[in-house]
Amino acid sequence: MDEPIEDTTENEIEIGAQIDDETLFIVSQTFKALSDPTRIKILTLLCTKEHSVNGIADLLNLSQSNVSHQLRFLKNLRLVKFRREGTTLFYSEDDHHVMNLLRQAIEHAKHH
Amino acid sequence: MDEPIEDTTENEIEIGAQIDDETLFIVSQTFKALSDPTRIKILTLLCTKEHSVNGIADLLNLSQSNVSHQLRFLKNLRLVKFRREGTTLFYSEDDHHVMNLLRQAIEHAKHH
DNA sequence: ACTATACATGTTCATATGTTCATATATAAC
DNA sequence: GTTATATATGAACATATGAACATGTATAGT
Repeated sequence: MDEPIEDTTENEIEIGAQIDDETLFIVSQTFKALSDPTRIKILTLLCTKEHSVNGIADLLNLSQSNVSHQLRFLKNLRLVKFRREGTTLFYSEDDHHVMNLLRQAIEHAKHH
Repeated sequence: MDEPIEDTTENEIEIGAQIDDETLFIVSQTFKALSDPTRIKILTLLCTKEHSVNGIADLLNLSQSNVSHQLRFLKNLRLVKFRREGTTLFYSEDDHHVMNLLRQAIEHAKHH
């Protein structure tokens, strides 16, 4: 049986142990990466397979500079990685968990 | 140099198959709501139970105005709701799915 | 060496955002 | 009505952000 615990005093202790600053920063940065339409489009592309910078730019009708800037942003957060082939860099996803968050959000948004 | 011919039809159909503009907007707005440390703290509080505006402000050491603004933001996105009791408004979560995204992100961030 | 290609980087600028301050509104009690 | 409490709202401000533009760097081929 469940014992209804009525802890008025311990509540404040639990609330005080909300979320540490470092975790808060990581979470906010992660969601910030996913909060921009351009980055969402890029990540959605990389979700399927790897793409070059110009490949992404062409598919999404974006400037090469814009794509490069966004990819640097995503790379700093370790959300994407790249491999080199000649002068071409192929970017791909590097954080399966964050990609899952994105997929969930998209699926949820579609059915509404 | 010449612009590549704007024969959009084929390319954009494939791109359109990626994600439609309305879904893209909803997803980006949702993640934007979760990208601010203050809103994350507020939502984490509401994740447990309902709280009044001043209650949130006191617990998080924020101004009443700041909390009210952020709650309006979250309410516009239907992420929170409120009930009235006299002059006090008790806010609580209103989108279990988005709350799950937040919980997942926090758990993932903690273990790193 | 030079040229072309693919990408990165720095700067600028307009807009978006988060917070504070002052003020307005709403409800309850008197 | 007045007063007190709780919250909402609008304006102003500084900072953050995304995109465009120009330029720099790296690799490959000649």
